[in-house]
Amino acid sequence: MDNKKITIDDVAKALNVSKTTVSRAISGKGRVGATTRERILSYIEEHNYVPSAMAKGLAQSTTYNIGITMPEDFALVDLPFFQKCLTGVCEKASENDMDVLISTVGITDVSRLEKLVKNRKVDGVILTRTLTDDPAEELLSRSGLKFVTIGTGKRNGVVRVDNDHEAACEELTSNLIKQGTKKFALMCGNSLHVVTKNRMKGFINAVEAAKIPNKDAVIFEDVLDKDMEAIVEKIVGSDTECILCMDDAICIKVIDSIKKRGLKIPKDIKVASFYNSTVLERNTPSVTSLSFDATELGRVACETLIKLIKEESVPTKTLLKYEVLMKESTRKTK
Amino acid sequence: MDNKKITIDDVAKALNVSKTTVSRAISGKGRVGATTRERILSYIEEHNYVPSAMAKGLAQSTTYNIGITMPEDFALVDLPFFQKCLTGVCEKASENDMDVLISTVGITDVSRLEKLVKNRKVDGVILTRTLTDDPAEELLSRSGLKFVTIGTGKRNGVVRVDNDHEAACEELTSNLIKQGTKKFALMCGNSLHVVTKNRMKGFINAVEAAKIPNKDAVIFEDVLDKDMEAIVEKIVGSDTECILCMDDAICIKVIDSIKKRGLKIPKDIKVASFYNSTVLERNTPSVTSLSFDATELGRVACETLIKLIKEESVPTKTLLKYEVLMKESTRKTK
DNA sequence: CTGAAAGCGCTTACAG
DNA sequence: CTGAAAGCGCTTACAG
Repeated sequence: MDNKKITIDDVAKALNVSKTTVSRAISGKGRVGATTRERILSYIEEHNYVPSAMAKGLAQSTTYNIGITMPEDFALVDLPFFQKCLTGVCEKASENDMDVLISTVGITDVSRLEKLVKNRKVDGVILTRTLTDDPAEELLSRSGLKFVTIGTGKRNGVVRVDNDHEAACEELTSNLIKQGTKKFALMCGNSLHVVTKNRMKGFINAVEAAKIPNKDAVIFEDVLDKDMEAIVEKIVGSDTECILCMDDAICIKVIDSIKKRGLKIPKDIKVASFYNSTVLERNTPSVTSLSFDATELGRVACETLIKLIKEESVPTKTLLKYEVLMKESTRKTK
Repeated sequence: MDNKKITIDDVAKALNVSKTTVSRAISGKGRVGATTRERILSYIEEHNYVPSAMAKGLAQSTTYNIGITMPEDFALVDLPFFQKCLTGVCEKASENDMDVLISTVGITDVSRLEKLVKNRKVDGVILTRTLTDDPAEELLSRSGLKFVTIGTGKRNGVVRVDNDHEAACEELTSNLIKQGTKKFALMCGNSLHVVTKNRMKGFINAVEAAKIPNKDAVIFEDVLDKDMEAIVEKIVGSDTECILCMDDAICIKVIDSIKKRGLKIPKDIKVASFYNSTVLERNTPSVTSLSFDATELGRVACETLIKLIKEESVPTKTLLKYEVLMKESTRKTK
């Protein structure tokens, strides 16, 4: 079937034309006689010729590859976030005849990514997670390579695509306030992640807009698994009406801890999450949360990167839609 | 920092040697005077020269890339299986100075993979899922490209790496039998997946070894979500002592369904899963299951592929270890 | 130990 | 509309 690899030279000779002409017929650049083109195209079709991506790349100094980083520590939760992103990215890449190449990055170790960049194996990269001071972002900025970041960071001049966490958190919180809830406890995630700050901001916006006294909200930063029990203990002993969890991983633990105490949600205390997941979906009671589309995030990031590579203009920041899902876990109980 | 790209020619000229010598100093192939080598290496270090992967690839007709397929339908469950595999693969690839390139594949649509192969963008590929009649496997076999398959299939001459599902299922089932359980209901997954057959085989081995009458085991094939309730209804109405679920997705639904009926696990009925997951881990009661290491699977698959690429000999089939985790959900109740 | 030269498989001014 | 030739940045016989 795939006997030997056939090259542009083979088809040129077989057809008694020059490689130049073959190349032009394929790429569509430059004029080629209609009949000549036909002959070439059909020969190619028939003999199943596909140009070598490497040779083409070398000649054009392009790789037709984009890189995507995979955080080494992703597995903190089974958030299928990265995988969905990846799916979206692959989809768009493939539509544009590009391939996607994975590079792992640690919190501080970006050596693999660095090599990829210097290797010139990619035309651009997508960063799937942003830290407050992100070494990967720093590396890419310096390198001059095109890149887009998923998530929000503080570095200037970086093209970003993100869920609108801030607006989403604000809306969810406002909904709860309108419903009569006033005393919140906010369980925050890793403060190294920029998203944590955005969520916090959204929450604070809502609280301030509603003129809720400061002392009514209690905020726990960098909540760790090992402190979970103590924190929940403290909360349920106070007059807190609703626990807001920054993500599904935290939320699951909070729920477990509450159940363990024999308390009922939402009767004894309400719970909501600033991030959705299937684990949350199958919980009883169903839990109020924010829902984002990670696949779409991947798609948009990839589209943006490709435009960037083609030197087309792109918005510096693209914020995506979200949904607020009000469920059982925050139902009014009286 | 990264001003302009420097090439092998630049360093050759700067050092007044030939490109040949530079190339040899870098690759270590061919003799080079010790002092010359030193000069070259230190110049390179200092000027931060990294050879172009494409040019190198073209010259050697190698890509230093391996491809890995990502099933488009992975999201059936949030099994982090693929992601863990990917992590293992990236780890080993990186140790060998190779990069990994993703290609999505559908159940029947392998056009993307096909393009990758004909493009010559990869030196080999890892298939992360095998169907009974796998078009991807078929495509790769024909292409002559090196590849290794994760999972078990029926096609001959394919190099495979897999969890030892059969042995694992047999051991788990035997354990339960020894414990006195005799009447099982087996909830099977998609019969297009080869793993389903292997699990079935393991189960049957155990049952036959124990000489349990055939009629004592009831097997439900291709269990679908929509039939779940009816099936569980039927089972709990019978004298079944234990429900064996082929994977965690099925198991979760079975557990939900049992709970919904107000029945207690393991008092009223026992439950076990032939596949582990974090979702199962956080269940109360803890559930008996098989535990496999997907990251290791990725690592071994990648190592095997790289050996294959280097024309080293590899075993046709590598089976990995597993653990049987006996938990609450199958505890003897009397 | 070291180099000149051809080659990997394409693209793209330049010329006609 | 079409070609000869140089070039992309490496490697590798071949010769010395």
